[in-house]
Amino acid sequence: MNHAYNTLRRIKKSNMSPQEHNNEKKVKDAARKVFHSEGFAGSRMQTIADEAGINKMMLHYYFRSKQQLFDVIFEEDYMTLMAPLAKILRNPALHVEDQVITFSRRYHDTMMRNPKFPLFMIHEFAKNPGRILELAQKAIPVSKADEPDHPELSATTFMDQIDEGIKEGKYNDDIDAQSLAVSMLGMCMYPFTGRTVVQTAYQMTDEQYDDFLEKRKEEVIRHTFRILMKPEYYQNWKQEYQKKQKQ
Amino acid sequence: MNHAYNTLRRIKKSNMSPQEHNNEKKVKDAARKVFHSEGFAGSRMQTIADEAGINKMMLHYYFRSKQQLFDVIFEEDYMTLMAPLAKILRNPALHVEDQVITFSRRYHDTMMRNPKFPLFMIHEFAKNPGRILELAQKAIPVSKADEPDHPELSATTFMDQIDEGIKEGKYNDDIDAQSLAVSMLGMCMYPFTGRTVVQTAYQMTDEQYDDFLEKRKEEVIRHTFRILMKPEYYQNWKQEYQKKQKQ
DNA sequence: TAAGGGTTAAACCATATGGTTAATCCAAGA
DNA sequence: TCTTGGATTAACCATATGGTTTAACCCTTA
Repeated sequence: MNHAYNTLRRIKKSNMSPQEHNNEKKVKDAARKVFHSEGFAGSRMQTIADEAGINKMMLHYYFRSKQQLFDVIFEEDYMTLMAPLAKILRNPALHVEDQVITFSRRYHDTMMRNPKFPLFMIHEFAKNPGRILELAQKAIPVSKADEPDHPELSATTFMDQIDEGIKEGKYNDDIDAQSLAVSMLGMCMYPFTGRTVVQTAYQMTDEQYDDFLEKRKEEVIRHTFRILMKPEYYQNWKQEYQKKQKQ
Repeated sequence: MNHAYNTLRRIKKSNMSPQEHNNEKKVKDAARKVFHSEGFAGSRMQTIADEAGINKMMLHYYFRSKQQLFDVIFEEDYMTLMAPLAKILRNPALHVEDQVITFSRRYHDTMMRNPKFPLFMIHEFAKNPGRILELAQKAIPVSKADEPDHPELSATTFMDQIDEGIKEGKYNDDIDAQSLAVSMLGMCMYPFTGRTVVQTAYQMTDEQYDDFLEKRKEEVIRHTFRILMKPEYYQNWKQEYQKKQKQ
């Protein structure tokens, strides 16, 4: 486990009461919920305790301080929600086009289940930029069996592959790979971070907005490919794609 | 002026000491800076006072409470920074394509001068969705001389115009106007809200990132048009556009 | 020059909040 | 049954923080 405070205790006992497991999970679920919607500064330990339905002392008992509780949640969120997405764009075995398709779908699936996470994460990263590198490096698997010696060097990246595609004449030669990646991320993220604004502007119900998000999953792929691909190549891809969808 | 507290005082005196003007501005500038980077919950009145270089009492003297000070700043920001941008997309006299061009340029110009504003605004709107409609309505000019009786009804919107363009065969017929607008906003906003993440990932210096933002101004236009326009029409536009740029 | 209103600073207050103490509960093992 | 030690609770504490009081301080003007 990842928090030092009650690790000591665990080593001693080696088996835990089922309640401890249960409570620790209750605390984490509650903390995640509150942190996601209020942010670190706006969250209160008492609010988290109430949400978990347990005594405030338990929070400190399991996680020592607000900061440590937050760190645990944030790292866990990063590892389970963000790192797998980042990995898609660094997967040399996956073609760029498949990277885009996989990324958009997985991004939307993940965030529809955690709708407040994107804003939360971007807000906390903005306040503490140092965390970004720290967590990103921690997320890279160190096991040498899984990856080549220097995965971060030898991997063909999203951006490298795009440059290749340009040379092959499949992709528009006036696009900048970095800028494209930023556009795609922006298209993915904004419907979540700006949900209240968009939903108000379009006067949508919650159900309608959820439908909208579901559609965005494929829409972002099309938008990205329209930007990326030469028109003939795009049409070609779209036909193939629609065939597959029908199956 | 827009805050009730010292309006009373002003009616009585009718002329203010130059210091009041000066201090009130100092307070607002400081409050804006602190609120933008810490958010409402993370901001401290003492921090704002220190930033302004004046006594904490002055904040309450001029603005009564933290909440009122915040409300003043937030409304002022919305009116000066957001409302003009929203207006561009509701301007029936402006063609969609010009709306996109004008919007992207103005958005980037505005936010490069207020880099923390987009995240701040989206964060506070997320916490208080009620504000969105309230401010949006307040921003619509009520003067009947300026606008027709029901501007919000008679105006040809961004989205209406796109539907027209589709019928005319200029624009791709598989695009959804709402989704396009969301994509454009996302492409504009993300480089600001996610600055720390992108800058870290791309290992850019502050200067390099500012250059990147400058380039995004036109890049977002191209990306949006690639999504929107049929290829022949896009090529046509681009040629005209490049001619104009050279002049 | 004295009055009076607006302006400013220092000290102060009440409450909220993160964190701690100490006593109690309870299940497992002797 | 008694003991042991982690789990849990309620009460408590110190500090931070938004907000107020009080008194002094201009600066204009009668």
